[in-house]
Amino acid sequence: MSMKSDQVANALIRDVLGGRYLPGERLPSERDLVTRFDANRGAVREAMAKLAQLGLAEVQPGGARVRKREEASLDIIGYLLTQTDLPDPDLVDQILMIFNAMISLAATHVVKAASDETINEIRALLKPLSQADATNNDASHGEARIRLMQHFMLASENLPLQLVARTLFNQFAPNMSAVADFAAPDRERYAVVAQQLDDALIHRDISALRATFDAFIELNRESMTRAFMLAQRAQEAIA
Amino acid sequence: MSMKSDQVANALIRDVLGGRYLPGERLPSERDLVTRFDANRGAVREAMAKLAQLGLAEVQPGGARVRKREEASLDIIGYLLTQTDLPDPDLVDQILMIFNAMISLAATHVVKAASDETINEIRALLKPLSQADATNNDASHGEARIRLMQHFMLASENLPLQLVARTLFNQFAPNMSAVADFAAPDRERYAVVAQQLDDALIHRDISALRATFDAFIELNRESMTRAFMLAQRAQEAIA
DNA sequence: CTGGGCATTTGGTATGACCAATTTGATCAG
DNA sequence: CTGATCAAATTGGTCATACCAAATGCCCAG
Repeated sequence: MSMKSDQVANALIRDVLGGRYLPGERLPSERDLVTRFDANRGAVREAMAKLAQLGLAEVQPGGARVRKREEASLDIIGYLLTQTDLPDPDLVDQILMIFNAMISLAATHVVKAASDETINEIRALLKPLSQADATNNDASHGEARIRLMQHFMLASENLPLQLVARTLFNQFAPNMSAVADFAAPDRERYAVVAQQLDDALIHRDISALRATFDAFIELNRESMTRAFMLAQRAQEAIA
Repeated sequence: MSMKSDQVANALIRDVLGGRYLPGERLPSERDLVTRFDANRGAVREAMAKLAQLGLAEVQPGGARVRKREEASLDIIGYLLTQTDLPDPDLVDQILMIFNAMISLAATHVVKAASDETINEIRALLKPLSQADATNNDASHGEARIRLMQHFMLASENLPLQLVARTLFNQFAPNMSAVADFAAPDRERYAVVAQQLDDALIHRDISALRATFDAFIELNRESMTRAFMLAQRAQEAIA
C-alpha cells in the first residue's frame, strides 16, 4: 500500500495527462482536494508539490495552473505509458529511438576512448547474441541485450547520458511486461549484427559502429512493432 | 524570496551532491532538520519529498537514505552545474553531446517526414547563420542558433525527445551566463555549415545531414571550450 | 557470538490555526 | 456601458501539536 500523498498525486497526474484539466486551467484548491480525496491538507500539498516538480502544474498563492506537457519533466513518461491499457505504440517507438541514440552515443565514446579491457568486456557480452540457434530462451536473449546496452552506458562515463537512458528505461521496462511476452527476437539477424558490432569494436571503426547500431535499432523496433500487434490481437481476443 | 521548503530542499540537495552525505548513508531525521533549518516539519517533509522525487534519497519509515547519483532524475543536472562557481566543463561537454544528439535525431525525422512547408520554415531560420560578416552581434547569432534547434525539436513530433532537450536546455541556459559572454562564434565556419545544412535539407539527404550536424556539434563544442578558457582566465584575474 | 523480542526512533497522517499573496467581484468614475 | 479601483474572499505557505505504524537498534537469553 502506497502513501496517501502518492495516491492523490497519481490521481491528479492521471487527470492532468488525461486532459480532465487543460493547460492554463486552474486546478481545484488544496482545501477542495482534501474533501475530494478524504486526506489532510499536508498530504494534498505534498501531492501538489509532486505535480509542480514534474512540471505538470505551476502552483502559486491564489491557485495552481496546469502547464503544457511539453514543458514537463522527462519523468512523466512512465505515467503517459500507463494512461491506457496498452502503452501507446508511437510513444514507445519514440522512446526506443532516443534510447538507442543514447546507446549509440555511448558506443561512439567507447570506441574512441575506452581501454582494450573494456572493449573485451563488451565483446564478451556480444557472444550470447552471436549464436543464431536458440540455445537460450527469449527472455535470456532479451536480458543479454539489456546487459550489453547497460555496459555501454557505464563505459560512456557520461552522467547525463546515463541519467537519460536510465530514466527512460526505468519508466519503460515495468510498463512493457504485457507486450514483452510476445517479443520473440529474430536470432539470425541479431547474430549478424552482433558479428558486425564485434568487428567494429575490434577495429574501433566509428562509422561502421554507427551504421551497425542503426541496424540494431531497426531490429529492436521491428521486434517491438511485431510484439505490439500480437499483444493487441491477444487483448482483443479477450474482449 | 523562495519558499522555505525550497530553501531546505536546495540546502539538502547541495549537501548530497557535494558529498556531505554519501550514497547509502542515512540522512538526518526530519525532526533534526526542523531544528537545523528552523522550519516546520511540514516544510521539511516537502523538501524531503523533493529529494525523493529527484531520486537523490529513498525515504521510508525508519529513515531516509542517500541514493547513488547515477540513479537520480535528469533534473539534478541543474543543481550539479551550480555546485561550483563555474560549471564543470566536462559536464557541460557531455550535456552538449546529448543535446546535439537529440537535435540530430529530430533533424533526421524532419528530413524523412516533414512537409515542404516545415522544411522551408527551417531553411528561413538558417539564413541569419549563413552570413559570414558580423551584421548581427554575438548574442543574436546565438539566439538564431537556438531558434533553429528549437524549431527542429518542434518539428520532430517526438514528445520524449522534446522533454529531454528542454529539460537539459532549461537547466543549462541559466547556468551558462557567466560563460556565454565569452562565446564569440566563428561566423565563417558556421556559415559554411549552414550552407551545407541547407543543401541537405533541400535534397532531404539524411547521411549528409548527419555528417553536417557532426560538424555543427564540433563547432558548438569548440566555441564552448574557448569560452570556458576565457571565463576561467577572467575569474582568476579577479582573484 | 547469535537470534529473538522489546523499546525507541522515524516517517506518515491528522487537526487547527494564522499569515501573505492572489484572485475575485463589487463599486465607482469616466 | 466600459474601465479602473479597492476591499473582501479565496488560496497557497507556514507553524504547532498529537497520534499511529513501520523500521531500527538495543539488550538479553541462548
